[in-house]
Amino acid sequence: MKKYLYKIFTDAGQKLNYLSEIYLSFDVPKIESHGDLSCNAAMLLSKKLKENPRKIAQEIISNLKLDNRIISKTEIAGPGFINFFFTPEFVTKITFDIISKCDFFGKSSKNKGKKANVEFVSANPTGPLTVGHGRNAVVGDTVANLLEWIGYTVDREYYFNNAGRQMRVLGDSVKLRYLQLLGKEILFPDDYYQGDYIKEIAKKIYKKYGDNLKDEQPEGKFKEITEVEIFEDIKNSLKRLGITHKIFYNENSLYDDGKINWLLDKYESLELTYKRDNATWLKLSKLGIEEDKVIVKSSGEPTYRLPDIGYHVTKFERGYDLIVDLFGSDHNATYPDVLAGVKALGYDDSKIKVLIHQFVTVLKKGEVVKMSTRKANYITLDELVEEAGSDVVRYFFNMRSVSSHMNFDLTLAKKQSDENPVFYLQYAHARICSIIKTVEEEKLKPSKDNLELLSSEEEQRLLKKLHLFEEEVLYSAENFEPHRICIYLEELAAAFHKFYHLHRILGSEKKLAEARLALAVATKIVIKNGLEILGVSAPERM
RNA sequence: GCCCACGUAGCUCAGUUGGAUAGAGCAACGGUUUCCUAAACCGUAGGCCACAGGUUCGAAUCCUGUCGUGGGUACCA
Repeated sequence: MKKYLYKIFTDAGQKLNYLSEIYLSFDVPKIESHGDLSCNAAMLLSKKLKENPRKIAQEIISNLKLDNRIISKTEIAGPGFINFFFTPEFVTKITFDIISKCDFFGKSSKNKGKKANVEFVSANPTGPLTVGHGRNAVVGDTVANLLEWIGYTVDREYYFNNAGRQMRVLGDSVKLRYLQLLGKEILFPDDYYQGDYIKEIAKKIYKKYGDNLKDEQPEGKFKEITEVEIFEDIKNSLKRLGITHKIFYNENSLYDDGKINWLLDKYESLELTYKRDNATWLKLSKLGIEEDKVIVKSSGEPTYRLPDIGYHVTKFERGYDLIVDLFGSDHNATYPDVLAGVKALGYDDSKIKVLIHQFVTVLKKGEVVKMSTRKANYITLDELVEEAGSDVVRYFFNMRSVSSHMNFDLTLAKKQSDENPVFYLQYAHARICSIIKTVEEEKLKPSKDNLELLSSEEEQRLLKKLHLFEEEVLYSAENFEPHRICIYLEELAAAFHKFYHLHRILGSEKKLAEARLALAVATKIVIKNGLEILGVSAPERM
């Protein structure tokens, strides 16, 4: 529908030059009586042309060559909106389009041939994934899905670091638990990893090695085994949500292949570094950042900034057209340094899209659960998935905009009731499947021949909603906003239920029944496709 | 102190480059089933869009300030 109007306006633009001076857009009005699509061009132009917007609107309309088989009515309304009403016959053709595209309806080849990298989760293997990681994981995977739907080839990537102090403490935590198992009286420091999983790993090691490792350094076998164990857990947790990363990128490899030294040399030759207090500083103040920052500590060890920059350089070198990073808000101070550092090397930082999601507050029985990995006072992602199910977890994390703080009410998520919107969608899908089955027993087949019979209010509304899916996917993907798909689907399901409630398929005259059946099939396709983007299942019965 | 995000119905949240009368779900109250799934549908009620200024034809949306919430502000990541 929009496409048609764009074309008509472009044609009219040959006579009305001023149309090319504004950003032409068509919106679905909030109020149905305002038409199917509305254009505010006249109001945008009134300032430039110093003319009454309603007068301009009149001039625009009289220059549009509208096909009355497609547009039934135009009007000038309010301060100068131009409203367009489409003919019911044109609207019913939507069904045909959806059924013929089927699983592909909503997909576009707009970015065909382009490569995208979506980096998400990226938690270091120091413990099980928590609820907070869950939001990151689900949103990241869904953003990747969306990009695939608009044509990108997407690599899902996980960046981690298994060196450094954090991991040493981890290895040592396991060793202490191990020594405790051997019967030694050892004080376990407060700032060590307190979680039960540490004890579990220690137990496993004890089972396998007995007391043979009592003199082993914590950085050796203990760290090694612990890392493997925890990473297996993390991968399994993600798998339960249907998430698989293609690439696991280890920070260490940046040292091994000389990237870090290369970077340092590069910055030095660009005269962007200096020494102070025995540390190496990067002149970020020359790159649009407020203060300079340390990139190599006085101990000789780089800070996280240097490998982070090096890592992003590899993403450019690996030929990605779009680079998406998804972080929790606790990282919001770090990425500007990285972007500036990358840009200084001559890379196009506009290819990098940094998404910051806000924190998740977990409520249990109405009370806030405070979280700390170190203290092991947290709810794991596994617990969440186990209690609520993968579909609910994915839907909950997807249904809020990334920038909003969200409450995850565990007590509510566990309730498999109508307080859970995901069931509303799944129910609509199951209902349609059931209808199709029942109706087919009556020897009715969905037919595209008499679609013009779908002329009732509810049918027309449903059709228009279905039509918007393609646009909605494109918009969600380009703006990295998975939650829009949830909102869309809920509205679609509501439109379907209303249709279902008032109009029968079985018992209607054959031609009408077959047209309605086609409409139901089209709805089923769109719900299924939408849920697929979200990574939520579309059950055939409930 | 400074930086980032947020503040919309009782609760959880939408609100598309600034658009017409601010929306949904849940909770509350009332109604609908001899009929393809009632996990549904219909109706009622619920608002100073945190507050105060500014920008303009027009602001929940943009700018400034105040208050509140979360996060950050290391030679931790």
